[in-house]
Amino acid sequence: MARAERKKLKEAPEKTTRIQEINRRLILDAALDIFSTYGFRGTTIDQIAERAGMSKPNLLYYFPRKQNIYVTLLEETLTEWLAPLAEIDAEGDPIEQLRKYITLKINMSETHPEASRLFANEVLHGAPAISDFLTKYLKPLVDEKAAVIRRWVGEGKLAPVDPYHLIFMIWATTQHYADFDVQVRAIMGSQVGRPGFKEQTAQAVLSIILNGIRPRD
Amino acid sequence: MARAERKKLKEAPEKTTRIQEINRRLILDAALDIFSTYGFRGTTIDQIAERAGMSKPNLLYYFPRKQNIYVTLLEETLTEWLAPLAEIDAEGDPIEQLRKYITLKINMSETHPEASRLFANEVLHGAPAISDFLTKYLKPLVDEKAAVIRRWVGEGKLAPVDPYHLIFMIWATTQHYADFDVQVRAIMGSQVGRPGFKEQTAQAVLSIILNGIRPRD
DNA sequence: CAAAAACTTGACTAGTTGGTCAAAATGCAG
DNA sequence: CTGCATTTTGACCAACTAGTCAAGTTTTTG
Repeated sequence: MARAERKKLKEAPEKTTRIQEINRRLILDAALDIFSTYGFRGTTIDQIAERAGMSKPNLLYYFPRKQNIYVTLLEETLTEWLAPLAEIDAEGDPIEQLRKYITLKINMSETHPEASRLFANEVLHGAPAISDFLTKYLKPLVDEKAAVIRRWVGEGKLAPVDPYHLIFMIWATTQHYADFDVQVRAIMGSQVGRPGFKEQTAQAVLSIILNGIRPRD
Repeated sequence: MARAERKKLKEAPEKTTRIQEINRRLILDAALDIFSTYGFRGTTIDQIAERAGMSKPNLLYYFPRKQNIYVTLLEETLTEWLAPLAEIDAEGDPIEQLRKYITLKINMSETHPEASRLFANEVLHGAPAISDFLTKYLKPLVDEKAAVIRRWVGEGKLAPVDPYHLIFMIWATTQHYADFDVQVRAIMGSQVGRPGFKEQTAQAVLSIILNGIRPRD
């Protein structure tokens, strides 16, 4: 994403000042925290403004509608969130590629749980703000990678498995640790915070899925 | 859960009339639809009242607070939702027991997606209304079944696998089809509605997980 | 069938919240 | 330093929403 740094263009409507850049960032960071915790309806502009350290009218000077903040946040998050899938290399070793993908997803769940929750909440409520994204961007990408996996199965490099369901399973499992964090903590208690927990999780998930799809016979 | 059907007890405060029974049911059914779609904050009492076919004051006659409806609904749903886990038989064949469990969960996701979404939404937002349930009821049950699975692993009937992560994986994967239904539809399109879809899903999920935990060597 | 109990609702209130506006404060180019 | 553009905010408003209330209607019961 290029940032335009025009100077003398009188007619250019989208010049971005230093203060704008700082404040938009403050707002979006605050909004991610609040939206991911309380959802769209459960979040008030005042909450975001307070967390961002500015008055509500000032916040509305940068984002005229609450919806604008929310959509901007989702767009900013989604591309990044999907990046690991795009990186799956059709020419690489299947098991190795999927191991890398799952590992990346588990890391993201641990380092950016708010992003995962923001997205989960949106989809859970019917994805009103991103249904276009799902059909126009996500679907083609998944179709492409599903074709790769299907080819791998055809070549006997993976056990026969439906590629779409495999992808869903990886998403579901990895994001579970971010989205259902409270539940995971309620059950596993203090283990969750401990240093090796992420590695232990990755190990368990990788072990089941990779053994589940390793070619047999 | 026993329903008390007292007749002559003057001091009994909890007698339930015919009309009460009907209307509470109407309200809870309507509320499940609305809450599971819009979340707690996103739902208005008027919406529920309209869907239930009664006036708002009348609804509030049965449930004095919005929160009451929500909590009642969660309690009613949760026990039923967890039932399949309780049914795992420590003396049965491990693979067979887990196959049955996964199949039951996929069926529930398909027949009661609203219940799954209601629960998912609650946990996603930090489970404010059911944190007690999680620690006092869910955790002991999971601990018990995890011990069973661990024993199975010890006896060589399952590949070495962390029982908690296995349970999380089953939950995540099966509930994904209810909670992320919009996304699944966006990607798989018209297939989702088709007759054999549930069976195909069950087949794919079972294949990966069961092969992932089948004893090796 | 008459009185009591249970049920129902229109009209209302108080609190919240998304968004406006005009005026003040600040930043910045020449 | 000056004047214009950008930024900031207190005060405000209209819409919405959880919950109340008193007065009516229906159901149950003796």
